[in-house]
This record gives sequence, C-alpha cells and structure tokens, in this order.
Amino acid sequence: MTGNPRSNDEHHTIGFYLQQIYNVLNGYFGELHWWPADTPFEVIVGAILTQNTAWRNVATAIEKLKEAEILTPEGLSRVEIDTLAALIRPSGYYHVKARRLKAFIRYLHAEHNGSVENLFHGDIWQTREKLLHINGIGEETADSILLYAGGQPVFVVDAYTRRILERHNLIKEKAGYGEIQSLFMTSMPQNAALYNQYHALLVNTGKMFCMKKKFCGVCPLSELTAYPLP
DNA sequence: TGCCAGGCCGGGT
DNA sequence: ACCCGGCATGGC
Repeated sequence: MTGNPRSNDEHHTIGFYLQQIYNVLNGYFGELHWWPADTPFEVIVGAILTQNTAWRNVATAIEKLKEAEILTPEGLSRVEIDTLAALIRPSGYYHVKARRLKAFIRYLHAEHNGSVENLFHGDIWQTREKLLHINGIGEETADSILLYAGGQPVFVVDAYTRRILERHNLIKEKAGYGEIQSLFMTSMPQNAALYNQYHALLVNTGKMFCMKKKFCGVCPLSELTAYPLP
C-alpha cells in the first residue's frame, strides 16, 4: 500500500510511521556515527565500491588503496587503471568500478580543481544532477556522496530502505527511488544529521533482520507490524 | 553449496 | 517508460 496506511478510526500519515520507525530503531541501536571513513574523499570511493557489494569486501579494497598510498584525488588520478582494478579486486566488479572511480576523478579535476570541498559549494540539487551524469554514479551513490561526504540534507534510499518499507506495507513494490525519497524528505525535518542516522539505522536493521528470505521475528520493528492495513 | 551483498549501465522491447 | 543480463568477490 502506498501513501496512506489508514483505517477508519486511525488517520496516521506516512510521516507518523516513518517517525515511529526512526524512534524505535534509534532507541535500539543508538548513535551510529556514519559513514565509516576517515575523509569525505574516502566516503566517495566507498560509495562507488559498495554498489551491490558487501561492505566487508569494500573495506578490504579501501585498505589496499591506503597501503598503496593512492587514496587521494591525485593518487587515483595518477594510478594506471589496471593497477587500480587489481587493488580494488576484493570489492568485486573491479573492472567496472575502476572505470567508475576514474570517471569521478576526471570530473573532480575537470570541474572542481580536484577538490572534494568545491564539489559542495553550489546548489545541492544542481550538484546532484552533475553527479548523475558521471558514468557509474546513480541516484543512491549521488545521494550518499551528498549526505555522507558533503553533509547535505539529502535522504539516501537503498535496497534495505525499500525492503523494510515494503514489508511494513508503507510503499508499493514498484515505488520509484524519488517517490520513496520524497516520503522521507516531506514528512521529516530536512536535516543532514537526522538523515545520516536514519539511513544508517535502516542499513543496520536490514543487515541484521531484513534479508531477502528472512523475516526475522526479533526485529526491533516487530512491535510495529500491526499497521492498519488498507 | 547456492544465495546474497549499502547499484548501475546499455541494449532491447 | 520499463525490463533484463552483465558485472565478481567473499561470507555464511
């Protein structure tokens, strides 16, 4: 069910449920301090490397880049693409991801003088559009960059977000990215710290309790499953 | 041992 | 405007 999970005597908005989910998860997990990275640039690299990939593998790949001392815009600019691919091999899809990293680096140097900070100077949504034009950066990656590297109030929607909302009957199966993002951004304060924590909470919940085949009974959200059905 | 992980692209309908 | 195959490693 989309928009309004109503019943005759309850008139909660979707925002009410999103807020309630946040409260429960925040109480359960506490402050998560995302994104796990030392610098904004590292966030961006991680965002590209983690596409459809377990974070553990990404962490290994990032370690390799650090050991090679090329985890900087200059370093990734300098390195041969085949060398780069070999280094990030543990993160999977390493040929495409090496290309994607290079594409971002080219953009960064061409448009922002190689400075990550310059990336976030202009209008957020204009920056988002530009990021989306880079090959290998889609909506989730762009938003992760804006939120976690740039501290911009943009909500990140990922597979876990979709799955959790779907299982709680808050969205329909085919809801689009922007549709889901709007639910959060129109019904909750547009606050970067809040979006940061909320997305982190959803990912943690997904990893632990909401796998594809596992509907876990001990999920902290279980107490909320009695949503009014359409 | 298959199935899955913090997607995205390009080609086809 | 969707739909799908391809891309790949490592953990359970």
